[in-house]
Amino acid sequence: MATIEDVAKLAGLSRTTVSRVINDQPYVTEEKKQRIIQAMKQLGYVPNSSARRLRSQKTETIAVLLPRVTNPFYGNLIEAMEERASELGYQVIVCQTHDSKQKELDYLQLLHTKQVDGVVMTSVINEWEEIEPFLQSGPIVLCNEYRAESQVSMVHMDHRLAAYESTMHLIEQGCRRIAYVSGGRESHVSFERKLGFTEALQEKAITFHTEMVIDWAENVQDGQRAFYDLTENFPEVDGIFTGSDEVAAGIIYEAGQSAWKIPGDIAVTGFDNQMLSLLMVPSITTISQPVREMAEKTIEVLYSQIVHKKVYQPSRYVYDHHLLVRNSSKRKTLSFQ
Amino acid sequence: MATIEDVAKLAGLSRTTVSRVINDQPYVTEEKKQRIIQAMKQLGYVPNSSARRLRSQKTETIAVLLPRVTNPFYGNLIEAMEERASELGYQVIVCQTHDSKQKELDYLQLLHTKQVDGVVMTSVINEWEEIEPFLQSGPIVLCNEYRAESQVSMVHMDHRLAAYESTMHLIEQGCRRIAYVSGGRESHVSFERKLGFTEALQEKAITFHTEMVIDWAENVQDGQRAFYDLTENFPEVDGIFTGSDEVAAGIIYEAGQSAWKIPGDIAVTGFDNQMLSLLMVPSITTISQPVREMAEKTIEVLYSQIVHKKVYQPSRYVYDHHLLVRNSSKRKTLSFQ
DNA sequence: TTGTATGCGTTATCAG
DNA sequence: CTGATAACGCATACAA
Repeated sequence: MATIEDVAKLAGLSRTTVSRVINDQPYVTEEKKQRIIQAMKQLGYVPNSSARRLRSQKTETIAVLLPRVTNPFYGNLIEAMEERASELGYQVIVCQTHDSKQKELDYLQLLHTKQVDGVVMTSVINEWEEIEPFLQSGPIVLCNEYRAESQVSMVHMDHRLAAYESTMHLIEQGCRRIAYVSGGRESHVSFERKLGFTEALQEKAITFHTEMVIDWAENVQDGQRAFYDLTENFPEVDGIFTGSDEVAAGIIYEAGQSAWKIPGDIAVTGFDNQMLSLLMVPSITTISQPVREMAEKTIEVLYSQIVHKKVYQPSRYVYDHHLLVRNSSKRKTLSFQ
Repeated sequence: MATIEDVAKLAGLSRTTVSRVINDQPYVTEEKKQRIIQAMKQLGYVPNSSARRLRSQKTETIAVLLPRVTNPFYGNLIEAMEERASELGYQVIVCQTHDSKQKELDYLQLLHTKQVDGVVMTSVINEWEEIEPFLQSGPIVLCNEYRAESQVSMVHMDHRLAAYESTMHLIEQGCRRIAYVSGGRESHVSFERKLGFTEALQEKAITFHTEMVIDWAENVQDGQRAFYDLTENFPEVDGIFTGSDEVAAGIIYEAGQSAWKIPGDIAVTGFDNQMLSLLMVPSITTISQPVREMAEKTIEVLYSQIVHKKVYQPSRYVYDHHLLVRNSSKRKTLSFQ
């Protein structure tokens, strides 16, 4: 493997001059420049990136923490992030936490050991006190997830309002005994969503059936299980708010195998507007998030924090959502209220 | 940021000794060891990974090249790869090529510039002659994709046979005018599949309608377009072989919006056994691939090639598939043959 | 416009 | 068992 030294020798010049043309800096004659370029070609020279990293204290790499890539929401997020990062000349390391506190901390170590210049967290498992110290090693930006108390930049949408609108829609469709089915860990996001859910119920003076809350449903299989749990234990259920299109799809699939009609007997809403929500029969009422915009903004914010180290000005961007009403919830409103 | 030097000073010892305890090498008194550990803690010392890389010529990082993360097949692949790599102490860089030759080459440069120790390619866009030179910079392993002529390790399944079985199944269901709808670029994989498709037709003396070949369909939207192209131009079509569950889902979705019945009028098969194929109505007949096993084997092969640099023995692993017959193709066999 | 010298933080070699 | 010293490959102050 040729080094800068080899190139310099072959061109009959010094390492410095070679370095100058590599980083195209000024002050180098066109003639010598060509001589060096020629030599580089001849030797198949490529700058060694480990050496550059050590010397320049930059890695041009960022880590993106997420639960798992195959969760379509996070998949979409990292897809867009990688594209934007690539445009800015950055590499992206995938860090799947699988909702493990330990793995989350392990991956944050990448920041500490200078393997990455910055970190994006799309979910937060540990208490914030565990995370905060890592901010001294480099910038962290929260995307999707948020923490009110923390001094970091955040990019997300208003999950409380989204859940509120979705729930209100179920109520308007005549639902009165609504189950709340959401995903794993207790994140700020799910906290906010449940807040919106209960606000809507309260506003319409509808009872919040705490027995009808399921907090372990994240994917299609969970949705299938949730359907049985709910219909067996609470046959009076007439509406289900879910935290993801996958869970909603699982419910709808199992309903299809049973005598329950959707939306007739039970109206269902999903979240995220995945392709799946459009393809299911019935199609799923859901909340669309501007995933790509949020992902790109996140990378841009992180990028600018990496570049302007000094100016540590945490910023916050809140994006709009849209309620997409589809067939899984659309039914004749009972003449009730 | 504390360095090894700081730790040495604080402990009143030399860098060498500190280095020894970091890499727990023998020959260091328990007492001094403790003294050093104490000092490291006190300073919050963490070894600088850039320096280690430069010194050891290892990055403990691999690059995984794929078209896009949100294609569920590749998403599943990289999910499993990241997990296995993580177990082996390796980081994974996501490299989305978007089927661009240039991006593929750009990402391969990571190997050349020593930013990664090895590369996994799950698709190959460029001619093999373009790729081959990179083998001199480090190991490359092909997963899913394969190249008969090349001297690299490969992990994949028999796409020819899978397509053959799938097509044969359509024929057994009474299909006689079968369309072939597959994805973008001309890969070896798609070549093999088409081979299996034509073999099945030939064996049953059924005409291969080359007009009924679509080669640009990769996702749900494409499937939707393909449905219209096909049914408008060839209303006699009675079977469709597709290269992915997404495309099949798009077709089924559009059929649902029209007067066409699936599988009654047209039988459809997908590929990959995504969750989607089970959830669609009708559920999609498809080919299941042992994605996780292939992904893990790929990482293990790459790992061993990284570790045992010298022994460059390209290996090849072929995995089994399964035809899963579901409703999208199941129909009363016409009393025909 | 070009070159010299130095250091980024580690680890390996070799001498003590 | 321990430590001084030399790389690893590059970029940058400083000198010329």
